[in-house]
Amino acid sequence: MNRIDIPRKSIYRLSIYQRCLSRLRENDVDTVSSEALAKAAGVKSTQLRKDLTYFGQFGTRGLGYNVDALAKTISEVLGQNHLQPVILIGVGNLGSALLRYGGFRKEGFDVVAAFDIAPKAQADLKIPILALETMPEFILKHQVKMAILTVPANSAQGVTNQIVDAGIQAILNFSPCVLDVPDQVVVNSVDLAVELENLSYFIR
Amino acid sequence: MNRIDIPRKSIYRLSIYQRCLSRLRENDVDTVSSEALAKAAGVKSTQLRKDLTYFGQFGTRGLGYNVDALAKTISEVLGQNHLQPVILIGVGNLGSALLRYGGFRKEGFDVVAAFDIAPKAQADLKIPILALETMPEFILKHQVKMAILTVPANSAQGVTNQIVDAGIQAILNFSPCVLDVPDQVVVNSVDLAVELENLSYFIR
DNA sequence: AATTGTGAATTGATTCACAGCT
DNA sequence: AGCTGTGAATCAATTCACAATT
Repeated sequence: MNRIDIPRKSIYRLSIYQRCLSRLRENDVDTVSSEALAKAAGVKSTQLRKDLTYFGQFGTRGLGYNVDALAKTISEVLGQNHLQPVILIGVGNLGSALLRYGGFRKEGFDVVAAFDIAPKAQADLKIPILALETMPEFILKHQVKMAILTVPANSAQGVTNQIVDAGIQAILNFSPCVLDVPDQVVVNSVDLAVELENLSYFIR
Repeated sequence: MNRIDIPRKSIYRLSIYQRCLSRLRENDVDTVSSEALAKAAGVKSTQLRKDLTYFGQFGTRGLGYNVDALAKTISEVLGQNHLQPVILIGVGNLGSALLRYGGFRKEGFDVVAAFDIAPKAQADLKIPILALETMPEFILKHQVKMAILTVPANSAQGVTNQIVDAGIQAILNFSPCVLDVPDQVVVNSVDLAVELENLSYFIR
């Protein structure tokens, strides 16, 4: 099974399984069946098992999965066995909110710096807010590969081109637009307005 | 074609097309081909056309789509022809960030109130922050059908049960957990950590 | 000539059904 | 006996190919 053939959705679900596993660990559960874990993750047990087989065999027939071992394996597969540096670009409302959010570190991501066209220090933030011009050098120097993009739609593509040139390989995009990137760069877009719009279709 | 048979992804893409159309309108473009619109939305033209046929025929062969007319049709399909009231629950870092964000109103959503277990007025916010106990009454009184959930994972299910009981039909969930809701309630989850984790798989 | 709309073909994802271990 | 792992079957989404229309 080639890395490239693995459905993106399966990889996505691995993160969800991971979260369920950490909750099990907190509760000192050491073994879990595909049935139970799948239920916690909101999927079918066959799907969970199929997802896992893309990466190997981790269970014991008749028994289930070892919680610790499976969590460790998934974190290796997802490449998050070490703290990953991330930068954030665009310190507007949403950007500064995310800086304050802090939920990333727990999951192995370290927001090391933020950039803005008009940087102004925010006393309550521990993260330095730097001028956009210094960004390429920073990326290079700190070997940053991931970026969170929270700039207005009209500057999103321009900034994207810059960060891709500087060596960014993965972008979490909150700007409400479609980004054009080279094949080797991966983008996950979260469009808050689109999520709400989509919901409004379903209410009657 | 039954409303229920329409792929959720098609409905989701409608919102994206909508955004591209408004940009075209701003630029006074009045006709667009499926090819051009699809490109702007980051999809194939056949997919765009297929998506639209779930709802009817809106184009002119040989010519393309009328930008205004298509935008109007999509907004009707999505049920966003009038301002939709929305409440936000959980005014922590992420919650207050979203309140400040303001990008929702432009898309036809009006965040009318926020609720928290320990409400404290935030001077810079125009939206009232109310006690959680007053929520059911508020939902009923203002006929609110949509909620944005930004509470910690451990209280998410409890709050969900409350708002569903009170009449909420659609939830945009930012809490990192799987919500259990009745069939007629629809949930869109945005898990920021999962999005980042997922990206980290792709960088090597 | 250009472009939509759509059945048919294809590709992809999920679920079934059960063989294989412990 | 219980539960995983997986090929086969099913179901769903996307793309193709082209007829229909302006």
